[in-house]
Amino acid sequence: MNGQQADEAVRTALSAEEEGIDFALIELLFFAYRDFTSDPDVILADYGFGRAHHRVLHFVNRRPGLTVAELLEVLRITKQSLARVLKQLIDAGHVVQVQGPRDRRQRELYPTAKGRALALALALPQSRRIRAALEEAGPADRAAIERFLKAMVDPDLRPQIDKRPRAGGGGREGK
Amino acid sequence: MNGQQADEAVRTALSAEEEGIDFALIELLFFAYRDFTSDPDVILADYGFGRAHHRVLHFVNRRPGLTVAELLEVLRITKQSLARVLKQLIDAGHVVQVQGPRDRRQRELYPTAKGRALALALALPQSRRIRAALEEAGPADRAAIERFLKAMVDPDLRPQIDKRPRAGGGGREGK
DNA sequence: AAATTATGTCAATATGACTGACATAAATTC
DNA sequence: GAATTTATGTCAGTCATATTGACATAATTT
Repeated sequence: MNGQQADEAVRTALSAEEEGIDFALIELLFFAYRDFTSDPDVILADYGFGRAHHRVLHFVNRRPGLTVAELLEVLRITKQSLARVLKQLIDAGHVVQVQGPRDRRQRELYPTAKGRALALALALPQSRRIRAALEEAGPADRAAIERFLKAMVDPDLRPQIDKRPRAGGGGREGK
Repeated sequence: MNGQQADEAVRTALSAEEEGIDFALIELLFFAYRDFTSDPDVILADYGFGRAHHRVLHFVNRRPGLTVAELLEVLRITKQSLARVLKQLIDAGHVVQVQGPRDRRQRELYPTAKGRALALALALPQSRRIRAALEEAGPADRAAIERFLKAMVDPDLRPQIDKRPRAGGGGREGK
């Protein structure tokens, strides 16, 4: 219930080690991401979906035709974790699977029109938040922010960032 | 297995709506945070702790003396979710509870020396990643990044960001 | 004295993740 | 052509983190 004097010593000793730690940005990243991800939750609840569904749908929409293996790499989860979520998205008609044209073992994933609509609806509030946050920022500021976030990603995983759908290929609707 | 023509139309139609969506920053935030949070996981595993423990320990360390209610507000979780994690941190000797001096119903939370050491060890790789990401950034860039992240937080929750321990008060070691 | 507040706790449940094992079909290698 | 590897799917069990709802206690406020 006391020990004020002894602690002061401990606190001082630790402060030296804490010097180099960038607590400011560590916390800002936490707070920013906390609220950034809170936006779509309300919409997802209407569909009985969670954040896992959001992540899957987002990347299927953004990289139509990506394979299950690619999706697992991007999300950094196991296939067992993906299984239920992906099945629910397929059953609900938001995502379709197509046998790979080159390698018929592969399953290419495509959003349906319904899936695209939901992906868009989920991205909208997040995009609005970003736009508002950049209100006062100039082009140079935006570039700096992008560079920083890109540099925060593991170097060996950075190729994932820019991967986009092969040009010319649209989505696929049905079976 | 086909439907290439029809889809093209759908894709074009949606592209118009997608115009305004800032997918670039949405994905950068996802990738940056994914890898940012992956750093401490290895250390946590040694202690049998998870990310929830990390978050609690971080804020107890950074805001020594904060109450249970304040912690719940910051983490945006329910007290039932906090209960087990907090109990484990207390049992393991990383956090101590002290009856509030003004309001004796409150429980002020403080890190022990052990807790501070662990909080620091967890912050270190994250701080290193941030430093590396800012390698090429100037002071103006850093300021822009901080402004952006701050602006991403819900306006009504922004006061949480700057809340820091009352000056003069150190940690508390034991009973 | 009554109401409210801060915290703790019990019980049940949901979500999202994990490991390990095994099955199938298709591609690759020998 | 047979054997191996690869991509995917699936079953079973488990764990971590979160939820809601209900109730208990002690201390503060009204």
